[in-house]
Amino acid sequence: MNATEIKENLTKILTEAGIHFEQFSVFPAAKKEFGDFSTNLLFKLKESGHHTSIDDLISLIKKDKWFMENFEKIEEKNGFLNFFLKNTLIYGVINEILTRKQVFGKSDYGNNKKVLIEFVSANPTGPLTIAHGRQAAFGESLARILSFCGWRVTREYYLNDCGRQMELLGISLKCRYLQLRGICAEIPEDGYHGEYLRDIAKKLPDGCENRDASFFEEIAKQEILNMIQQDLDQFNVKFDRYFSEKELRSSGRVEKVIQKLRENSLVYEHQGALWFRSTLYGDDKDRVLIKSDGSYTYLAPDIAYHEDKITRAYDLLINLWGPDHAGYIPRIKAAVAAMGFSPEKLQVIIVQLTTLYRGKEKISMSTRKGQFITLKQLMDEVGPDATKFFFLFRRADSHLDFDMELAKKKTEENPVYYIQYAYVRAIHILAFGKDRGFDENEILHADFSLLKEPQEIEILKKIQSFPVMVEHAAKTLEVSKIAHYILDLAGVFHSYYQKFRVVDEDKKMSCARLGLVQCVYIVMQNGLDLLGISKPEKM
RNA sequence: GCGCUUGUAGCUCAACAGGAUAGAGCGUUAGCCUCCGGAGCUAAAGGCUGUGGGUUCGACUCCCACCAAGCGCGCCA
Repeated sequence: MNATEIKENLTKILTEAGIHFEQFSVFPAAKKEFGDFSTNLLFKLKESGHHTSIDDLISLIKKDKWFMENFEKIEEKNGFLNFFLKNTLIYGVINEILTRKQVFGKSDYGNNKKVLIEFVSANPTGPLTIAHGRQAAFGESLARILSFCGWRVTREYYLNDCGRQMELLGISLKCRYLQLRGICAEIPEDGYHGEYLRDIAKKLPDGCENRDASFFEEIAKQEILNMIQQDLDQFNVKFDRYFSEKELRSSGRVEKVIQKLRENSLVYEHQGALWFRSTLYGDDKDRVLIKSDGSYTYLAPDIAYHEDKITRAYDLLINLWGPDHAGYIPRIKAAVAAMGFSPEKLQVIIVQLTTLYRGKEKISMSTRKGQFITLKQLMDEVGPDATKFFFLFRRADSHLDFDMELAKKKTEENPVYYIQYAYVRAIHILAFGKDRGFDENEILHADFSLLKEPQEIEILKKIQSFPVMVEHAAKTLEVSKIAHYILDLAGVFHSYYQKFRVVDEDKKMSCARLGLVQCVYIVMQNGLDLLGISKPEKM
């Protein structure tokens, strides 16, 4: 039973009464006294000029078989229609969860459509930063959620493995190498000054002094890419593909795409450069594709990359970008539109920055001097799961304050431990029950209608709403909803545990309660999986 | 100067397409351990949702103006 079902049936009744009306919503009730679901139908009907009396409508509903079968009570209050589910229906969810287990909540909402999520895409010029980490956590979780909801998901990393930054990287590594051998060499000011290049230089054999910068560039790229992949691995973030800009360029795709734009009169020459008429598609100004020195801007291969994505026939493209790229959205949307792809099918999610704190103290980061806390350092200190959780608890478009002291605390202040404790607690109760001779079959066939305590009903309603919540997270592309849900569930469960004993002398009641605990266990498991957070067996 | 994002309890955050008395956790205060793990629970205090207008049955949510913070505004990537 969910809101959509109720809406469908209401619409049906209205249609039968000769009223074609769908501009209303059905939503979970705000409070217990309002029942389980509410609708604003009465307001909306009035608003749009339908003169149906409340009494008429209610009597229509009360004549309907479906509503009579499913609801205890349907009443009007403050202009809302409130629906009270029959309790027997609430218990049905237990059997559903116990049989569906890890696929409980799974849906075909995505209709098997293809979606590509491009994220992290950090230049292979240094270790991943915490900004990349937040993107990685978000992208991984979003991929899991969409896939759970019936999308076919590809995770892709766009690798900027050529261009000026890579050249500088090569030069910087060569300097480090020469320095190690006592040769005076100074890294350019806009080069890379981080310690990691010194470490890479140490691994190189003697006799490379006269190799050119491109030799060092290749070494640096490979080493750093390895480092990045190790970090992602430790963070439990997987990519299906690393899309190399270098290969894209050498394949001639960039030229082709520019040719295509040229054929459609979407480019023009001005002051020796080639411009893309992005203003035709809503951008503030036209953008340069080929500079007057003949080289490409960043945009040119990026358009080719997006054209490649489009030809791979995705129904939806999702890009996760940092806030510094927000201004870039109109031009890439323009490019996508110019390729004949509907720009709404490209969704760019801006993942805001994270500020690190130790308690009250803000940790200052300076990328220029190579002094910043890397994702790896953060993971090593706080742990990958806690790190992920803190990243995912906040909405992507909000700035995040990350308190490392708090994240490390193994106390009630830390939501990660609060959740993990609830999970482990469920495991313990189930193990205890098994120990006392309750087996799975017995639990599955327990009389769940014994669960009448308000706290039990509350847990039931909470776990029942899991599928709707997941679908909503998928629709809005908001991962944080899952994190909040799990925290809520942990809360009602802790509270229940404190007040009631699950396993005791009353066999029937123990069975029913063990079933409930197992449901909580399964739902938490599914939720944690969607976040990409590992599940502890003990703490 | 222009554009984008954000502004909700002391702190960190929720509030589903505009719904009913704006909710959680932490912190504070007062309580709870012979018992399935107290890394937990119960309760109290805490709010003019940045400010001022507007739209309507109803606004944290939509519109306008202003204030504050962050980020953008290259033939950089």
